[in-house]
Amino acid sequence: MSPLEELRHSAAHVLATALQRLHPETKFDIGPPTASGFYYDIDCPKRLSTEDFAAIETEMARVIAADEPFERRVVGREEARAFFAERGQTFKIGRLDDIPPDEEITFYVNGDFTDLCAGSHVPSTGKIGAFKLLGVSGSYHRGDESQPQLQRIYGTAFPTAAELEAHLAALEEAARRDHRKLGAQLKLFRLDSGIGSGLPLLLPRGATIRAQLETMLSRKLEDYGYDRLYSPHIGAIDLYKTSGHYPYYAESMYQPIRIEEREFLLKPMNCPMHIQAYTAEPRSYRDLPQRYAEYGTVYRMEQSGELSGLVRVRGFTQDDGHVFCTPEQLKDEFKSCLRLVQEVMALFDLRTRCRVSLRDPDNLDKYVGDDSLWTPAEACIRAVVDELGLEHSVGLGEAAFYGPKLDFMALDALGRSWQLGTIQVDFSLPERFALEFTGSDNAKHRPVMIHRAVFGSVERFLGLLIEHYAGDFPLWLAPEQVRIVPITDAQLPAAEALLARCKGLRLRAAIDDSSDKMGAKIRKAELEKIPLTAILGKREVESGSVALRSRAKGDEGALATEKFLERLKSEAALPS
RNA sequence: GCUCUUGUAGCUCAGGGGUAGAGCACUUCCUUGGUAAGGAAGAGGUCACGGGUUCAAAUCCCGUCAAGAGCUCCA
Repeated sequence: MSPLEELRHSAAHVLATALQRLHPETKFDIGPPTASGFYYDIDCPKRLSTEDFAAIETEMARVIAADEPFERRVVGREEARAFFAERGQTFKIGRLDDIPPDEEITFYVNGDFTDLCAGSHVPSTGKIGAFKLLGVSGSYHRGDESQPQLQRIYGTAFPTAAELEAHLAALEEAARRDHRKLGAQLKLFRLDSGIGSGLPLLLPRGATIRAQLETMLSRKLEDYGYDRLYSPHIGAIDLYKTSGHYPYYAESMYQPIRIEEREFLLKPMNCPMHIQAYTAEPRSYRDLPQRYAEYGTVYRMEQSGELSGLVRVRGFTQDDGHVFCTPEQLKDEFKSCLRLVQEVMALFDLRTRCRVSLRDPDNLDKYVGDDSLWTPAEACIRAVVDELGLEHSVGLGEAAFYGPKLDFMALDALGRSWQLGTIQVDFSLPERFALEFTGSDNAKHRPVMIHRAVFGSVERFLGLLIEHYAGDFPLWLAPEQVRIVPITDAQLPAAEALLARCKGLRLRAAIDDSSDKMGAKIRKAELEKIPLTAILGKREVESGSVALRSRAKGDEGALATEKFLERLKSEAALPS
């Protein structure tokens, strides 16, 4: 354990010590350090809330002031069991039983609190420094929904008060980047309860950004040899029975819709539709690979408690694509998908982490297809990852129900990890839909499918981009690129002329013709995070220039109008 | 879905058993100014929704809906 982890783990023990004193009936589960603090899971008859924190923190401060040493004690298994049985600490007995027979069992004791704990700890409670309780929530014992729900108290601790202050300030700063906050402030999108939970409405400014993203990606897809498709939002239920969605994921889908005696599903995924496109004509090996792409909106019945801003919603648009190829082409096609994802992420300077997502070996009934379909799929992903030396983690149980995948993860402002792009190798659905192509031997063969998305969900990607840029979008994405500010009404005609020039170059510009003073107009443009402000006063109009102000650099001084437009045109171009 | 918290004007929030408040934004008028807030007037609310307690509920209680944190889930 690192020194900071030791400190936080020790703080968790101090929290437990305080709770034991204030609420002696408390049953303790576990209290580990985390990436940014610590928590302790407890079962306490009193429902704790943040209002109780002051009392708990006061008691914790007492424990720290007493500078109680942490004493490590090796105990026998039966002795430990008797100790906890006597005190009704049933969770601790369960945890004791988890310890392998050949392993040493240790207690850590400080003052009147004794915990089953492998350590390690700071020498004494006085070494903890600064701490703060941050929140309380429910959590399932052993992370299992069928187990009792405990109360989890979160806190953090640092060696010094200054470090704690800095951490709390960083949390506040992160909250300022929160896409839900910025989304409302900058009028990008709205989650309207009148529409329904998890069904985001992109307002004009957010829609502009999305349109730019899609236009940029569409050009790339052309370069990468994709054909575009548009598929409907609902499809016959049988399609999803064949694909396996209906039996395997019925609970995650909206209820079927009955139309003239036939049942339809709001589509949870686009792949069955793309498969129908593949089967629309007989295929030869000469046609492959066949690459389809679509911005396809899907609907999934997420649990209400899981919804969050744009990053977890019930209706969202995948920049979905499916490659149908021969087994021989698979590896190259996979690499091509990977290159596409990396190329696009680089445009945003977005750092993603890779995860190889495999089946959960303990729950194989969650997946369609047998080993003969999964083994070559996994082999392909591993081969590419190894060959390119791609840094990655492995996620057991994170595979799609039809195949393993390579996922690209990014963190949001609150430090939570979200999946963006994904590349999935699928031998299962071609089997279930009996897909075929005719080989050079004139015999029928089965193609392989790659499911892939670059953004993953356009909405989620937008949400993470808002946080990534803290609302300060680069020029090509900014909903409004130039704010034209005439100093007096006398410059209005010149402002109109400049606006017309901008529109002629397909730049997104607007005039602030309010009766505010220039300072107020500038302030408004700054708060709206408009990248460029073109100020027009008497001097500029007479000399055919604009006074340029950028959000990045502030006042940049006067610039000939022609130069300004030239610069704008090149900086605002879609990246490629 | 579960535990806890929250819901008052477009936004940020104050108030709190006796009938609705501030700042910003908005509208109109005045002001025509040189790099982050000029002035005045006005309009705007079923205090999320539905029940209950009470002479009286925005305020207390219950339920529903929605949002937030975490857990669980995530094709």
